[in-house]
Amino acid sequence: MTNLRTDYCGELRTADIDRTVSVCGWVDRRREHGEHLAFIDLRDHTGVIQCVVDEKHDLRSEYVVRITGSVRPRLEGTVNTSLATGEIEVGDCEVEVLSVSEPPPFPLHDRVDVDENIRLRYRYVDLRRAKMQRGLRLRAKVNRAVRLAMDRQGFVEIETPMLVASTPEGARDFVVPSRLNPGSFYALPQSPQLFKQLCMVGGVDRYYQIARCLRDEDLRADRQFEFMQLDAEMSFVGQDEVFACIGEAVKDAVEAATGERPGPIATMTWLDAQERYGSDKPDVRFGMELTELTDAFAHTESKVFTVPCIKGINLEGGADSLGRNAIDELTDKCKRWGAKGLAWFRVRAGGNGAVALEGALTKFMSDAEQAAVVDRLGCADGDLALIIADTRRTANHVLGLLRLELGRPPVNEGGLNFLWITEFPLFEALDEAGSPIPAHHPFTMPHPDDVHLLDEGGNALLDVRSLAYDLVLNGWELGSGSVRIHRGDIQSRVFGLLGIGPEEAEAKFGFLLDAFRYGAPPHAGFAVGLDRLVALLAGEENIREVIAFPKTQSGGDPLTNAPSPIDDRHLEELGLRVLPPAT
RNA sequence: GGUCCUGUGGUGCAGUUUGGAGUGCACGCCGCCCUGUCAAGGCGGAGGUCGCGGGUUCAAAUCCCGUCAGGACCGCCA
Repeated sequence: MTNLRTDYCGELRTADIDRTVSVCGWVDRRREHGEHLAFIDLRDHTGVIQCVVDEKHDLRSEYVVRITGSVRPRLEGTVNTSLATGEIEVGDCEVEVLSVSEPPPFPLHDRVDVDENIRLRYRYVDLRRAKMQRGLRLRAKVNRAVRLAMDRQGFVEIETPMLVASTPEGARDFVVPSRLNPGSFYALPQSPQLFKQLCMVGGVDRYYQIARCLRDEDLRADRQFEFMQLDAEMSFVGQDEVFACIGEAVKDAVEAATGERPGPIATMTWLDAQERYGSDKPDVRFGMELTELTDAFAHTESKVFTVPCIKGINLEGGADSLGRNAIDELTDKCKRWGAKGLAWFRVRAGGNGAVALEGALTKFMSDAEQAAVVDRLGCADGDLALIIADTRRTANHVLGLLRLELGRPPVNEGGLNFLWITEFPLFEALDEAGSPIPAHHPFTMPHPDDVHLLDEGGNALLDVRSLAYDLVLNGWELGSGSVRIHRGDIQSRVFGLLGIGPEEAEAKFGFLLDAFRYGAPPHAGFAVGLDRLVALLAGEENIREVIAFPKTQSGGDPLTNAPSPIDDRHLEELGLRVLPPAT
């Protein structure tokens, strides 16, 4: 078949006037004026062009047609300035219906939000919408920019397997039964982590891949079972070189998407982020930083404030914008988030030009304590002071969530605020037995300044920093990485602390430890979540909007009906039997 | 594992608080009219398991319990 098309709908301009063109696409909208005049907006991925049909026809929404006619200027006074093709139209049209269509299951314009279930069930229709087309093409642009940047910086693209061994640590694995080895299973990779480290041992020097990663954990607006990462690893470098190379790729991607190149990416330590923003992925597009009040309540008479940590935030104008019901709801949320309660005070101008706190708890607070709250939070007349008194961890966590709840701008406002978060703790907590739980993976290099703390054990371990780092964009965790342990002695020590003996280490990670016995270069790496990056660049708060065929929050696909049962013969071949549902 | 929101012709909503006939709005769809519209316009029409199941009641879209689906979040995501 020869090409049916001479031009794309959205690309015709006044320069094409007098040309005879053939355009192909979907009938977007019809404006009928009887048998002798109809305006057909024909749509393809580039946009729409008005075609004037002056003979009898039977065109309906979403019919696929080829229209051949001549480009001509629109009559005076009928130019549509809100359309790129609005100065012209295709006239003397010959219409060829290539495919008919039932009426679409939902409107294809962007003026209404259609139910997610219906959009996904008819995703092929949904994808025709201009917004979705933009998302897909933006994603392709980002992928391309990233590939070019990594290639330019000497990274080698290497594919790693999708059928891998299950490892007990980390997220829940998706698992694939082995037909040839009944009772044994492959796992789908949570990330190419171990393979990329093996590449370093293998002398690759600089590896990258746009890798599909799979984790069987609950879905969120920014999380799907399957997601794409720019995955990279480098030999003979430390954190700074990783930041430079990944930063270059990310900036290239942003520039390709927006036309503007971001400036240098600032760095903040994990501890700083926790204390100032109550999060390891601070959204620095707005202020409302967490303020320390603990010492101001050192001599408190109140039980509420007799706690290890007191911190607060100030909501400007909150005394007037939030009613009692809204504040009660906030209190409930704080409790659900793990706090014992929320101490709140309306700030009102007093008689002497100063401001004073109003709230149920003021009668248990000294003048000095109240003054400290006003002073440190920077409260002004009409503000609302919100204070959490709890453990330091809980106070930071809950205030961090409260801050986002009350102050976070819409996703497409405030520009792109990248941030490297460094010096993540090596251990997250101690388990019942007093053994530390790793915060990252067990191959993360401890911070050289804190190695001495490893000998102390106990709670001192929680102060051990690591050479692990994250990239954050507007409050989203865009990616993470670390400098890896490449020396057997340090690795044994960390395994020892984690309660992993030599035998267990051998069983779980033997192949990697084996590899490290044969000359492992110092290496470090990173992985950037591309779905999230593209979503933020598209101004979307849900990554489904930039994924062609995503799953719903419960992990289903309304289009294909996955997941679905398989028949008994299939199960038998795999050596599997399905248990009855638990009661 | 948990919390919250939503579910009403094809689509988006109102109606649910305070029970009283499937009532309404916009878009779409079907038919007719219409030669310059562009979210075309006019007239007429069709289209409903009020997600599903149970309960309370003389009576349930509305109240109660359960369940399913979609969404947001906490936990989880080394």
